[in-house]
Amino acid sequence: MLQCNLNVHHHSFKKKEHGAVPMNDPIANTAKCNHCSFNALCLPMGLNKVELEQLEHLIQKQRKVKRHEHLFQAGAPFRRLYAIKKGTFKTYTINANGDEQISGFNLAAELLGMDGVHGRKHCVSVVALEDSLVCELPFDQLLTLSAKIPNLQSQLFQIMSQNYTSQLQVSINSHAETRFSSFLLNISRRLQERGFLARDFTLSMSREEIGNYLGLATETISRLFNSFEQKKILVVKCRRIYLNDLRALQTISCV
Amino acid sequence: MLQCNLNVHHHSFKKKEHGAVPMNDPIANTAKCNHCSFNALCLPMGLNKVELEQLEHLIQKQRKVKRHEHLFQAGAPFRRLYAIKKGTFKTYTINANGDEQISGFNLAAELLGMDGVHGRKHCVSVVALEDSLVCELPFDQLLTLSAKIPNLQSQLFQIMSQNYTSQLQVSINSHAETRFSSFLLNISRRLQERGFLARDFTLSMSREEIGNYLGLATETISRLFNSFEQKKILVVKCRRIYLNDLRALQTISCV
DNA sequence: CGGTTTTTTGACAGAGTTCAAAGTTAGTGG
DNA sequence: CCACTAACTTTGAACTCTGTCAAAAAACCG
Repeated sequence: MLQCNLNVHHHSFKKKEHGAVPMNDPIANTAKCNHCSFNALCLPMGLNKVELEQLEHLIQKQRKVKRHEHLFQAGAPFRRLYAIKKGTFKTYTINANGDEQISGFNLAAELLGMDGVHGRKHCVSVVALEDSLVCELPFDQLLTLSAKIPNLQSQLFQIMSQNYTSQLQVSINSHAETRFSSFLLNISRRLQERGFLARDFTLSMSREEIGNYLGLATETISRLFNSFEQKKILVVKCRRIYLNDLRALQTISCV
Repeated sequence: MLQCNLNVHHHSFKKKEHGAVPMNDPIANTAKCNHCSFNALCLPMGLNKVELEQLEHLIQKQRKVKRHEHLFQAGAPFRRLYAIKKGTFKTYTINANGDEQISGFNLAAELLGMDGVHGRKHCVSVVALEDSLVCELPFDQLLTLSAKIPNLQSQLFQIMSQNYTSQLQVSINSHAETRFSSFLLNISRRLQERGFLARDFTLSMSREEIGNYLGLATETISRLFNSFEQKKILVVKCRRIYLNDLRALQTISCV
């Protein structure tokens, strides 16, 4: 019986670092940041208790987003940022031909909505790939607060910059194998940073979505999984992945 | 005799808007923002006189960057942002194979260096494609100041967000013609926003650099220029470009 | 003006796409 | 909880766009 929920592979935090709370369930029922196991990666990082309370006060509510439901769509007015508490999203745009172009996949502890800061309207659409949970952060209030809390301001800039750099730079020049292993390693690294297993995970996106994101045909993705499995680099059962040989992936990815 | 300096095609600002100063030479000799013809696009936008003086105080100096000279290299400590006053840059990284991957071209009035905010080290290299001029902005002081001036803080976020969205999203899925016309239109639009001519410009990057950026071979870029010229979409004489048919480019680019 | 770099052009090859169809998995309602 | 349908994934075969290699032509630079 295969487990298809990412959370299953989550490390329960065993050591306290950056205020991470040890717990079996990484998803707190409350909006309180100090009960959230991602607070070391999210906005609260580096904040003291008083500052944290101010930030928590600002989180109006959490919002559940069902699979295939949109968090927001391109063109919608921009008011808030969203911190992903649980789940996975994809960010995409629709071009003049009506074709979807996926520009990124978004994991827990990442911040969504920054695309709307410029122009006060969202320019991308974001949809949940599985049942998900986000914290809503009113942007204007966040700016006001961050002017008062240097650490928060700094952290906001950090995250914006990270968004810019941490997303996979799909090297448009590279071959299919290179792009594909970069993709796998990128997912693996980001999962690990969030306390999940680096080698053992379940993808929440389809072959078609991976292909769209990497600029390759669905069939090519399928063939790549197959080929990598034959080379003993990984084991794949549909969306369940086990990475055998991270070293090989690194070599192929040219990182 | 072909003029190869972008400035030749610059509109001298004739009407005052957003504080733009009418002048024949867009490049002021001083570091004062209110004499810079790009202040409507740059950090000063929306600031009042007092705030502007505080910002100017922070600009330690301007820096000349000769063609082929680096503004900064990947790995260098991050301390400042750079506002491009004159010239063009390219942003690139070097992968494990030693291959250059160009991730963007940067025009006047754009802000460089944001890549270093996260991690306090630059993760990309930036080199001048022509003799250029930048304003140096110490980042820590900029943050401190922006906590005091809401408009500046807001503008900083705007620009970071814009960096993220305004750069060409080279649709990795699309065909060579599509990528290429998107590239031309992107350059054209950004030049126009800066007061240059939209149809008539001189590229400061080589065919090889365009190809690298778009994920196409140098020869393909050459053939595309040729093919577009035969279709009367544009006129090209080496790096000098005249866009005849923006409509056709838009159609091909799928925007 | 002469050497170097960049751009163009042609011929050929191959990586990845497209199309078609079979095989699997997952979601829904009885 | 099972069955049925829809959605997703895999596989094979043919084709095509774009890359690679080579060499000539043009542009640039001191």
